[in-house]
Amino acid sequence: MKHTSEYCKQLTCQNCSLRERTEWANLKEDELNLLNKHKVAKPFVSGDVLFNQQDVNSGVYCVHSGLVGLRHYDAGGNAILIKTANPGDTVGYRSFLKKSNHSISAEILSPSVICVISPSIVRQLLKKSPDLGLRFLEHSLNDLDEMEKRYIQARSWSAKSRFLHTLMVFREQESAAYAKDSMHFDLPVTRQELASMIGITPEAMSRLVRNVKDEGLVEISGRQVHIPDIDKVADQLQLAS
Amino acid sequence: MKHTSEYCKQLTCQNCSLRERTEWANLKEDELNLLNKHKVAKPFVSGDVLFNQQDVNSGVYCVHSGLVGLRHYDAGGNAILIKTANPGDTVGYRSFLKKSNHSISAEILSPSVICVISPSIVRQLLKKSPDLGLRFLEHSLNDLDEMEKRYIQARSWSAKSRFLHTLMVFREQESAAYAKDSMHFDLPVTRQELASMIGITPEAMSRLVRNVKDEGLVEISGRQVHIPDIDKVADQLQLAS
DNA sequence: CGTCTGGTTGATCTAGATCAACAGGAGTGG
DNA sequence: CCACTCCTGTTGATCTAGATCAACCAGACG
Repeated sequence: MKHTSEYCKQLTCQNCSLRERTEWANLKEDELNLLNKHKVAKPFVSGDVLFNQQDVNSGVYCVHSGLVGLRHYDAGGNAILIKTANPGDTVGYRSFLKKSNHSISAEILSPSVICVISPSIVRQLLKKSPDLGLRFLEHSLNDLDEMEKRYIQARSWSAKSRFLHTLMVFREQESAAYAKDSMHFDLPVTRQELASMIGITPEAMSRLVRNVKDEGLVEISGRQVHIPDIDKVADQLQLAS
Repeated sequence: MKHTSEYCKQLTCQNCSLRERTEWANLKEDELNLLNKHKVAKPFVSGDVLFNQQDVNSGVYCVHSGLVGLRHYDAGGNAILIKTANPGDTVGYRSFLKKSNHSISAEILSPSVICVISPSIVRQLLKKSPDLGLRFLEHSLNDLDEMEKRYIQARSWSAKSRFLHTLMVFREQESAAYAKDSMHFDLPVTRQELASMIGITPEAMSRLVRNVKDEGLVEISGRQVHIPDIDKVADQLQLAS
């Protein structure tokens, strides 16, 4: 059974199938052993919090399975979901490197197994492995590119385009993870969360879902998504960009 | 006279007053000499283009004086001004490090002197100086923080709040550069550009300026800005965040 | 002198927010 | 088993910030 403490204990970095995609890909054997020895793999359930906005950094978190949401709260308590982190993603590295407080919260969105790595271990590894530093640089540059893209889309795309685009991203992630028929996949988040991601209200999300169904673009029932005509969707996004 | 080729020729990295704030702050003497020998300081006028979106990287650009706008064009030709680069800022480093094409264009917004540094020199310096790599990492993390902030503001602040906030940022930059009376300063860009920065149309900008004047928050005539009551402005921004 | 660019003003339109009511599970407790 | 309450989602009515379209103005500049 996944998501139990017992299952977590037997996980090792050495034969972690996701390692290739993480910052830890090029660690040498002894470095990998150090990482494995001190990482703590833990099961989490939806609603758990890895860290809160403005907390001091307490390590980096490597997502092994499940889904993590990075959320920002403003002074009025309104939240927006900035992005999600999938298996293979490392979160919390920014405030670790900047030695600053977290600018956003990390919350578990679906049952997950996360490896927690303490700051001191990452520091040790950074001293040993020059490649690790480069990996973090790369990660930061990629995140910056993505953030810029999201900023541009938030400003110049319609809610519908942002919605369809987000669905396409989910589709890629889901099919990469489970190699399913890519015209059918499940939403990894509730519609409310999805609404918060693309920056509209749940009510607007509801109407949007109805509209795209009427237009024959996307059919959604419950969490299941079906794309009857992928080209039609691609066309829509073409116009937007 | 500033902004002439002659003026540019006598500029040296060694006694550049801005160096402290740049990535090149901690270079050793021989590294600094290498940089100085190969940097090319050039005058630019408004409308000049340092690089275009999707161009391959051709070096990094260190702003010595003036103002550079980083702009994104979508498929329909609509542009949005993503941010501005001020004296001491380095632009074009992202695509250099990622060895990818530029995701945005860099255009001169006011007469500027820019030092152009070829990729091969930066590569050499990166090999010699481990600190330089760290500086770039830091820069990338800061840009990421800023981009995230702008994204959040674009999504959850009103146009008025974004406008006031941008004015406050300009105020800081202007008074830092010229140590003027901080309640009076000049807009570094046209109102159209400002509108493009905060994500509204020029018409909306015009009305916004009138509104804040009526409310006694900010007075603008031509390029001159006057803040009669800074606390009032701060209060407005307090509510927004 | 006409033409361009930057800015202003007014009239109208619209995407999406807001407010309010309601419906269908999924627990939970008696 | 029913009653109760969450929680997610749906629908309708209304409101509003800001876009869009169109006309116009003032200064710069060949």
